[in-house]
Amino acid sequence: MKRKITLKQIAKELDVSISTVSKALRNSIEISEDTRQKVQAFAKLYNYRPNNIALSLKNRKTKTIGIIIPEIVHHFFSKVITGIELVANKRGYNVIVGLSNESFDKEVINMQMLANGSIDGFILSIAKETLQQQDYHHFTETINQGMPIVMFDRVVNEIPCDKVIVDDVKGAKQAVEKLIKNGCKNIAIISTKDYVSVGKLRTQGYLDALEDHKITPKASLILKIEDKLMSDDHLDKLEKEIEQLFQSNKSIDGIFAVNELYAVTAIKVARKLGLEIPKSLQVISFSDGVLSKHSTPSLTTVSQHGQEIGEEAANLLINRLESEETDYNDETDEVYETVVIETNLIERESTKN
Amino acid sequence: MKRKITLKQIAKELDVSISTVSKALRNSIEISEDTRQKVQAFAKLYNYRPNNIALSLKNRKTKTIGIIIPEIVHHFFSKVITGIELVANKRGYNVIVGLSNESFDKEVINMQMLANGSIDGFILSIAKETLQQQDYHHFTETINQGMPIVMFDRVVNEIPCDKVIVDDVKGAKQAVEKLIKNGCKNIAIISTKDYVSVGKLRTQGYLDALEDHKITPKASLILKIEDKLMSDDHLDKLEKEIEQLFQSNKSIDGIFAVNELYAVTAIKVARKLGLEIPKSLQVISFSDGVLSKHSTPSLTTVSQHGQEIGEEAANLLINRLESEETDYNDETDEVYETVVIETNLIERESTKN
DNA sequence: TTGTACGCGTTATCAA
DNA sequence: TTGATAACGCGTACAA
Repeated sequence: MKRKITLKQIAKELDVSISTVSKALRNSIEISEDTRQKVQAFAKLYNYRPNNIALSLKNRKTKTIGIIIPEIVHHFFSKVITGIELVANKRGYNVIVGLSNESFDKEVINMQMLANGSIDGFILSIAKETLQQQDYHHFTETINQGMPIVMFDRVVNEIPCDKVIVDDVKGAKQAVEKLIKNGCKNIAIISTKDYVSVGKLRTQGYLDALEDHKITPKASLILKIEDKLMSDDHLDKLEKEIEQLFQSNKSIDGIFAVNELYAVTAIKVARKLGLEIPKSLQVISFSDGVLSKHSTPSLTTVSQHGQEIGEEAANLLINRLESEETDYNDETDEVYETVVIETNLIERESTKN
Repeated sequence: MKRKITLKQIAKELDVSISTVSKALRNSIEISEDTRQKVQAFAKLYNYRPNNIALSLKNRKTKTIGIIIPEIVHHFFSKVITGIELVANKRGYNVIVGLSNESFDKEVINMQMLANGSIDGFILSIAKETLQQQDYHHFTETINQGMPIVMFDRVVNEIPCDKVIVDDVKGAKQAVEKLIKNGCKNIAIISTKDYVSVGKLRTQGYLDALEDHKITPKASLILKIEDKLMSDDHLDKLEKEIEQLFQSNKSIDGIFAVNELYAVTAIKVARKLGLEIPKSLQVISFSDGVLSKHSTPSLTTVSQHGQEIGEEAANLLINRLESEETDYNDETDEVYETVVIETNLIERESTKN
């Protein structure tokens, strides 16, 4: 078991200086053709590769992006990671992942671990608990230390950083309009509590659509779920709440759900109650996942384009990292971008065509 | 925008030496109470944190684990990551993720990038293309360089490393036995081509179960899918192949699928053909995903325990990393472990109780 | 054409 | 009690 070989060892072996080896390997014209060949052959033989850590220390950059997300077992987030990884690798960066598990503390700890030199910048989506507590000091701190952040999906406006979001309001509005156009008269929304920014925005879109069509929203048609991490217990509760919604609003003929799980659960409950889909109940959900596509009936969805979001976020971050290199003017008011990814409606079986 | 503060800067500011600062911060008794306090106060004020990269360089270990998986948009793999991350963090490690996208080249490149000092060891599941080509030199090379690997799920025996697998043969056998016990007379299997190790093993389990019950396997009941990455095209093809299976074997009353997608697709096709589930067709699938749980009917599955696999893999790797520290006896024949995670059958609606 | 010296941020050892 | 120095691995400006 031989350890990885270093410049020093090559130098010793070939009885030249370290810098000669270094230069030879980088094809410097300072070095004679002869020694260059000798060194390169030897290096190839021993499969020499420069040590990343040493380079990071020297260059004061790691070429690594830190990702902090609430959970990874979630199609949206894993698609985002796919997107990030794709452009990161293409542009010579690695990706290191931390999971907050929706917890404020874990988010803070994870960020601290990574911020101490392990990475050049963050791409993150905020934990629910953090959104609830509205304590964002860890974001401002890392930004103040010169480490850029790009937020996606769950963002807060007061933090000065680049952001990538989908137009939740618009996407929701379009979905609800589709339901209205399809003849739904009593459209319910299954959303999350308002502290989850996307839940709030999608609810807003729902209300906007109703208003545009002169439909008075009814409080009883608006269900806001306390969206903890999904346990089986919680799932039971979800079903009960949805059943309650149907029971007390017998005339519901349209459901707009802010995520896939709510939608399939609603369909399950609706069927149990004897509703046919899409004949007597039409359903649209925000989503990017597999459930929509493969469950029966398949779900009409507002696509969130997770991978695209990831790609965009990675490009924003890397652009900023690489512009910093040349731009030493720290005192300019930095201008941050918010990129809005367009959603679009993917029609499947849960709505009438 | 202040950069992260370093020992050197603190030293200069307080007009002491770097080593004094270092010691003071680590509460060395060598340093007077007085200066210790002074230094610590200053450090806290400026939120000093030791630079990870410098520590990595010095300690010759990074306290990070490299994960290489074929894709992340896949519940099994993301559960595994969750498990790895869980114990890694608990034991003071970070996790860096590379995606092979089922490609041999990307697998090799990703491993090279990370093996150059960025990580202490790998946890990985082999890309399909690699399995097909049977070219494993990149694994042996990294192992020879003293970097331990733990493989999970898709493993190859010839590589000397720790492994975590589920007992695919046994899990499959149990599933098929359940179908037999439930009265199925004509059980088909939907599997992958044999170069995917798990596909092969699960097919073996299927055959074992039949044999144990004196049922002669029929070639026409064994469908082996060319399992490329899932595109929409591919999905169409999958449906056609499955439809073909049903058409040429009208008496099929049981399906064992090696993954969730095959199972739900089979159900979809079966329904189109007028079969009722579970009355005239019972289905069991290997899986750890959401489709099983939330589709209608929900699927009876052989649970793979992805998170547990991840936890086990992380523990194996970290144990090895930390035993290496004390154990300088490189010449002992190293003994590698293969941990088998027990599967279990989760009964849902796609089988008779 | 080659080698020396320095610095990236830390810690450990040894000297003062 | 404090400080100087070396080392981790690399690249580069400068000296030989």
